[in-house]
Amino acid sequence: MLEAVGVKLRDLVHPGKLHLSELKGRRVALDAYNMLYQFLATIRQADGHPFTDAEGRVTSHLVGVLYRTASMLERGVLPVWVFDGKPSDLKSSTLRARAMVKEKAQRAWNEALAAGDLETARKKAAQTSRLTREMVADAQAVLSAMGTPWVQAPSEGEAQAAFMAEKGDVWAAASEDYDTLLFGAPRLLRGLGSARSASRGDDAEVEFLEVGKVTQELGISREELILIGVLIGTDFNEGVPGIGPKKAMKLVAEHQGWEATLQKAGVDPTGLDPVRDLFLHPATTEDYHLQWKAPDTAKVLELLVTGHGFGADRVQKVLDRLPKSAPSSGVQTSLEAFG
DNA sequence: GTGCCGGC
DNA sequence: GCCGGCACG
Repeated sequence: MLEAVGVKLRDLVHPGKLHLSELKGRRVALDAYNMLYQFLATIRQADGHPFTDAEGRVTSHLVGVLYRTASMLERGVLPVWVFDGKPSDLKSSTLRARAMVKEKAQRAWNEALAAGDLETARKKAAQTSRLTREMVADAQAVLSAMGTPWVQAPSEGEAQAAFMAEKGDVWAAASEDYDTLLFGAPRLLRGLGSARSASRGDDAEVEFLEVGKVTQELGISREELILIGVLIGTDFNEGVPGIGPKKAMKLVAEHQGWEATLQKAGVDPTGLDPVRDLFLHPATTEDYHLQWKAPDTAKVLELLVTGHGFGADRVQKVLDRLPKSAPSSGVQTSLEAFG
């Protein structure tokens, strides 16, 4: 995707592939903000403007939520969307940097529009995506109406998704960010979105990473994987100038431990202890109930059609595709039977 | 993101 | 049938 955020582990890991059909009957925790930002970046008009309703409120993310949730349920996959809570203080400089990138992209978007360069306009517009509280609340309301559970993470959604996967409440976490592995997710799915062929009925493939295999292949522990992340840089620390994935791996492979490795890399280790602690012991909650219910058709139509001007027959068609066997809450012959 | 239409 | 490209909100 365009916005490469999180730790850059791509050059070190060798992801496997998984057919979507292999996810059938399995619960998957979706990094909601990660998905919503992807929708906002992708679901735009030619000039870069996102979809909006008659009141000018952005709806692109709702299009994504509707179709993504429906297509997963239709395939027998049980999605649970995990939303970010309050970001860690350690993330503030990353967030500031992202805000600046957005402002710069906004200016470039305006310039490209003025110049009539639609291709650049759309590209730059994709980088300006913002999520408001109202947009998040809208997405959550649609999910609830669809009978699909969502979880409010205390802080990082990825950390919460990783926790749920570790506990076995879900089979895997889905995010484009490798940070999810540092947070201890045993299984990570990437590229859930880039499966265009999926919509043509194919059994598309997604990237599949197991933290156990990653560490085994690299011959390191999970803490050493975190150390690699810290050396390269994560959303929670800057990283060491001049050290990329290769050099970080080389340093860590000497197995000298956290302090000695960081010292050798020329940084003060003590300042980075909070980053390690964040990855090893992130804020999580057990306050969630995973239950997949039959969609409340009238509610979905009210939210999207009445509330946001979606085409009624379009939404109805999506609803018609959803598994109908899903009963109301508490009944055991539910979609629970799939998972 | 995904459906759908119309061209081959 | 398959595939590119537009439409959707």
